[in-house]
Parts: sequence; structure tokens; C-alpha cells
Amino acid sequence: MSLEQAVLGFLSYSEFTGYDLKKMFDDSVRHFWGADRSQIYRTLAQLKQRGLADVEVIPQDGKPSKKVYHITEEGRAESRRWLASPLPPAEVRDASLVQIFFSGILDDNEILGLLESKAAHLRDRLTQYRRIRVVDESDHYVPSAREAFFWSLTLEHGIHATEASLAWLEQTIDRIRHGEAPSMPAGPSPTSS
Amino acid sequence: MSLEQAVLGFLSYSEFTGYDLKKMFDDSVRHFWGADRSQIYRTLAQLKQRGLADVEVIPQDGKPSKKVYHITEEGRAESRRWLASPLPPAEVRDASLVQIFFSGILDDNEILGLLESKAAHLRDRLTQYRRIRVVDESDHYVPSAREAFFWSLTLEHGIHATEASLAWLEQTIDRIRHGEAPSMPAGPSPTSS
DNA sequence: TTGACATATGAGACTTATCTGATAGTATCT
DNA sequence: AGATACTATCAGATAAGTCTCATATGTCAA
Repeated sequence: MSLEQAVLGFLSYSEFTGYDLKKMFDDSVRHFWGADRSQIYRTLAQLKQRGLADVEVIPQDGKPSKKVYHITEEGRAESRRWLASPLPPAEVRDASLVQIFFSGILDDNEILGLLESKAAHLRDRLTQYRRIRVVDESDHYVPSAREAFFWSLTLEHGIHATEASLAWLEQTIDRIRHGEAPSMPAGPSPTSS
Repeated sequence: MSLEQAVLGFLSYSEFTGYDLKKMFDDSVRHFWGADRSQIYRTLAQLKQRGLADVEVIPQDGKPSKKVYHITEEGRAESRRWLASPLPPAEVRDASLVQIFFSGILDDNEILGLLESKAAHLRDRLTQYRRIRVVDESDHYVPSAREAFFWSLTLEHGIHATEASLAWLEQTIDRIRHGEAPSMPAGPSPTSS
């Protein structure tokens, strides 16, 4: 499971609590692997159970005690093993494409509206991506310039992929505007008999 | 849920059995929405329970009886409603990117090997996409040229998106080959100290 | 003072998806 | 005769992910 591996990856940089990890997920890998709080806490418990991480409970005054997780040697080995093993590419699972696939029953204007809304979403996403601060060594949890390089590669992937989808959408909108979508067959309709 | 909507979409073209639907999924929407046999049968049962589809049991000699599902008027209305409602874009969830994100602990050659393997996978995928027969009206279950147009749009999206990922990968491989990835800090290593 | 926000953890229920295998008959290949 | 594959359905287990709620305390602004 990749969530497990992502958590292990962060722990290989330094020790963290579930709370820290949630924040790190949110501002570094969320664009390709989101994680829920409950999920992170459960994953940490599992890692501990499998001997890939250790816990240290640190009581704090004023705040609830925190559980700091450390990676173990086995954890490090497991992470390295996974990082070096080839993975099949991710399966696409996109409800918007399901919508487009069956959208023939709508009329061109309705479809254009939908496509415009999808395009707007993607433009938003692009803006967000471009706003993500360029990670550099001054950043507190970037272990080294090497890590920063790979971190930024994944962001660039996000930008490239989103731009491609957007370009396809814009081209598609254009084609439909120019009447390229064949019209609905006369068939049985409420207005014809 | 989109699986429900995809099934409903097919049923709006014609009546089908679970078995038929499984095949249709596999050769038309699998590249953006895969479905398991169990999942399809369960979804059909739910659609029936919700009054969106009707069943007709047809005994066959030699083969087990089949259950042919028909869409109801409510089903048609529900499908139309969903198709016309804007959806948020799909969340990305890509284990390969998790791998790349943390791959700084590997050496450049190991990383290049991984990236090459990912590129090979994407090239395969592209070949498969390009081999998918261009849908046309001679095809038995294409309701009309209008549907065929939207079907092929989704395929084009797949091709564009895959090409973009591949281009990014190839560019990345090049950059790493040219030594752009900063080297690992000296740090504590088994050979130093 | 009330509510939002930040720190900090996690249980519990639910939904979604996948994997395995049971059932049952026919046809085709080796 | 035996193996494989196609037609046809679906239960059951597990895995993975989402959503809501509960607990506890401190700070800051409206």
C-alpha cells in the first residue's frame, strides 16, 4: 500500500507525529496522494505493529501528549526496497470522462456548459500548483537539495498533466462550437410522433 | 457513484445482462473506469432496488438463465440529471509519483532504471489506446454517430494525457542523465567515517 | 463570550473496490 | 479423457478510503 510507503518515506527523513505528517501530506504530496487524519493514525499504528516504526510518547503540558514515531532499521530497509521496485502505472478513474462518454443525450449547449465548468476547475488547479512554494533548502523539512529536486519533479508532472487535460478540453470545446458533434438522430422524441 | 451512472448510461442505450455489461466496460470505458464482475452484478441489484431498472429473467436451454436489465423512466431521468450536473475533477492518486517523490535515497542509475520502466509502461498503454478500434456506426452497440463522437473524445483524452506523462518522463530521464539531480549529501554512510 | 483556529489523538461506521471461489452447463482443443 | 475457455450469476472476505464524532486544552479576535 502506497500510503504506508509515503508515511515511511517521511519517517526516513526524520521523526514525526501523526499530526505533523498530516500537515506534510497536505502541503507536499496532496496533489497525487491525499490522506485523511484517521488513515494516517491507523497507518502509523500498523507500521509500529509490523516493526517498521517505533513510538515514543511525549507528555506535554497544556497540550495532549504526542506520539513521536521513528523509523526502525527494518522500516528503512522496507522503504528502500519498495522505492527501488518497479510499479505498474496508476489506473485512471475519472468520473468526468464517464460523463462525457454518455453525454450524447444532452444537447450541444448543455455539453459546452459542462466542459467549460471542467476547464475552469482545471485552470484553478493549475493556479494552485503554480502557487505551491518552490521547495528549497531553506525549507525546514527538506532533507537536502537532492530531495528538493525530486519533490519538484512531481509538481512539474502535475502541471504538465493538467495542462494536457486542459488543452484537450479547450480543443474539444472548439470542435463542438464548430458543430463537429453529429446531431441526435430524429428517433422517438417528445416533440415528434 | 459513477459506476452506477456508467451502468445506467449503457442501459439507456439498450437492455443488457451483467455479463454483457462486463464486456462493454472492458472494451469501451476500461481506460478511465474499470469495473469488476461482482461490482457490476451488485450495482445492477441496487439499481433494481432503487427502481431505476427492471429485470426480466430469461431461461435459456443449455446455458444458465440470464437476467436482462431494462432502464425505467426514473432511471432515465436520474441518468440525464447526473449527466447534466457539473462534477469536481478527479483526484489524482498515483503511487508512481510517491515513489519518485521519495526516490532521492536511491542513486541516479537506479532511478533511471525505474523511470525507464515507467516510460515503457506508458508506451505500451499508448499502443493499446491506438489499437482500440475506431468506433463507427457499423459497430453493433453504438447507438448513433453522436455517441460515437463522444466515445472517441474520451479515447483522445487518454492518448493526450498519456503522451503528456510520457513527455515529462522522457524529459526527466534526460535531465537526470545530464547530471541535473543534486548528489546526496556526504552524511553518515557505511563507507564514510 | 462565543466562536474560530491550532495542537493532538483516535474510534466507529460506512462506502467503494478488489480478490477468490462456488455453481452450472456447453463447446472446443489436446 | 482431461483441460481450458466461454456463457452466466453472485456470495463472502478483505482492503482501502471517507466521514463523523469525541476528547482535551490554549490562544486570539470579534
